[in-house]
Amino acid sequence: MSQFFNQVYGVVKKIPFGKVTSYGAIARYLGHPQAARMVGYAMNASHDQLDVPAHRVVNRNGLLSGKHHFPGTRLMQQLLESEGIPVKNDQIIDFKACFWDPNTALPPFEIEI
DNA sequence: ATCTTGACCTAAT
DNA sequence: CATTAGGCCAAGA
Repeated sequence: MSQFFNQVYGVVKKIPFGKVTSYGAIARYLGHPQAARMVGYAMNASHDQLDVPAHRVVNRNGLLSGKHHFPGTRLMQQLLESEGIPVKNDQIIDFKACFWDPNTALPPFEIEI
């Protein structure tokens, strides 16, 4: 059942408060370095999964590429700013400072021991 | 059933 | 530098 999606959700759920990561980083962490697009698609389907903080996932430039998929027009930005992440022009200002890379922050991905 | 599109990324030109 | 091309695979038309 789209195990990949669940793995994505699992990683996203582990993003610490006040941190963000990128689609590609997640894809790479899961062993699919070129499936970044699927990560985005997984987010699109993440409306079912309530514990998935999709607002903490942005593209590799720190741009809020998915903000239009949130209800309202400012929600994603507000959520990030409420976590202490300044955003301007749909872009995270100090992106590298807030960036959280699962590849280095988490132990190597294991298929559900 | 096929064709198109999409919250992307990397590498090659 | 900028631009293009390829890859990923799931839904909607």
